[in-house]
Amino acid sequence: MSKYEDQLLQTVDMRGTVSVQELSRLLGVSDQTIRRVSRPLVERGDLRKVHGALMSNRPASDPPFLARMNVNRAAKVAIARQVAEIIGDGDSVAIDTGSTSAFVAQALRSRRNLSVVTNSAFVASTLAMIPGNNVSMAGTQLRDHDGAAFDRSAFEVIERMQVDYVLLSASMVEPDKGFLVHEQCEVDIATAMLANASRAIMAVDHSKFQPQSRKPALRQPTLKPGDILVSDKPPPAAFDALCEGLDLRLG
Amino acid sequence: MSKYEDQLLQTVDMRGTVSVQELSRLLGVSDQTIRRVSRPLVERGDLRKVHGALMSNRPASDPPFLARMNVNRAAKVAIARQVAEIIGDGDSVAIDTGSTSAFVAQALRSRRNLSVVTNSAFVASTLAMIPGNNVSMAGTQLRDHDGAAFDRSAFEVIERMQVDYVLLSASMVEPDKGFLVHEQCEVDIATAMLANASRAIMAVDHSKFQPQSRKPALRQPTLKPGDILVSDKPPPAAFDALCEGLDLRLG
DNA sequence: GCCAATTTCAACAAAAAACAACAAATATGT
DNA sequence: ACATATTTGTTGTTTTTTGTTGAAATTGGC
Repeated sequence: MSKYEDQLLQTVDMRGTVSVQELSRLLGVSDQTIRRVSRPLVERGDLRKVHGALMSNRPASDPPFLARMNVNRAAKVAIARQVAEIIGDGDSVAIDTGSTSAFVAQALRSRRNLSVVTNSAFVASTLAMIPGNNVSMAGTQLRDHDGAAFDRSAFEVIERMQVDYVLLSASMVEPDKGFLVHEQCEVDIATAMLANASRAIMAVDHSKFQPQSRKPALRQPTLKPGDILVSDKPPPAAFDALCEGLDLRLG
Repeated sequence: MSKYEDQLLQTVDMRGTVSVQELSRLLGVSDQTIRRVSRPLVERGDLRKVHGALMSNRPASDPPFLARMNVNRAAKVAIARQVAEIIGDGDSVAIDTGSTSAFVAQALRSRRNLSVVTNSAFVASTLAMIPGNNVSMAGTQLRDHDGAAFDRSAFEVIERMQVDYVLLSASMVEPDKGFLVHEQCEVDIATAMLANASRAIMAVDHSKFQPQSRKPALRQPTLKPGDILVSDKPPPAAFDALCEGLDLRLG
């Protein structure tokens, strides 16, 4: 490990993009050395290299939530598009937290005059930008990796709402246990949302039907017949019983 | 991967449609280069190409707030960097709404263990992503173009806080009237924040010292001696009296 | 349908940057 | 102190990028 490594990384992360020439001037070494020192950093994925310059790979250090948005991105985009098909202009919708919900929020930017209630600051800020939308952020205290709220004020807002659709997600699905998440507070929010919504939309990509590395253990509230299940591929046959009565839509 | 890729994508996504000529002027390269750089983006599906221009492929349609983030971008980035210098790891800070605040939020992603109170959903979601931060979203009902809250619950949260710094902004500055904004509710929030903060940071880029097309008419609360004024260029001499006693920092 | 104005494309030349190999300088171990 | 490694700078060559030119294609109006 080179002695310039830290300073180089710091400079690039701070400024976003720095030319090799400027770096060599800044650190007082030759441009060749900059290239040599930066090579392992590029291979390790800490930086990306473009012609003539080095770019920070994390837009100021990579927040885990945004990182998670990149796993199974294609599937999530497809699902989000499908969900946006279901929801029409002027509808009211409650949206829970999670990376799939974030994609749905982006897809919903093409809808107009939505009424939205969500406990995710990311979803709220995405949809509040759209002129004509009416967005309520449920909750005050934000969880530190994904900007979701689960405090008492979140429940107060959700309990006062009445919406056409609620969008839910899950970390994993098991044939006998149903839709599972990691935290009890997520179940509580989902339950509260479900109680005041006409219809639920459960969005899970195909990877959720397989075992996960970190096994979630808490069950989302059970869906009613007629609720909608959106995925990118049909669920395996083992899940037939679970999906019984649900309206399955594929992206 | 070209070094222009990010900036090109960002510009097109913000504005929806941008002509090749304007892009070449904007990035300071030839139109041929724009075509060359955009080709892989078009093939990858990130952009659509029409004669003479590139279109964003995201169903986005540009929200005015994001569009506003592009006027005077360079100045705002410089100011944001300067503000991030002032605020240290572990500090507590209240942040108001506005496009300058959005840039500050992005710059503050390099700080750790911040305690943040804000009435802007965009700022909240940006900073809540950072592990270790403690972010409170003040308010529930979000304004529809910029995702800012001004309802009663926003004030309740702000009145309970006690922070090291409050970051304020303004739409225009006049030598005799001081820092002006368009809406009374923005003044109210600023006043409440200022009351519970040790020190204020007012961030205004140089364009705010000149007359604006839409003239704001409401005065932000007056700053104390020792409060900080951050800008990208020194204010014109006519503002000397106004800046008297303020700690001026230039980005 | 045809013409004029743009826009796009292809090929080339100049410039900038990356790379490889070697030599000098510094550091390290015995 | 000596020999050996490691790091750094320099040189020359190769690769990539960029702007320019002129030809082909597309658009819009008549």
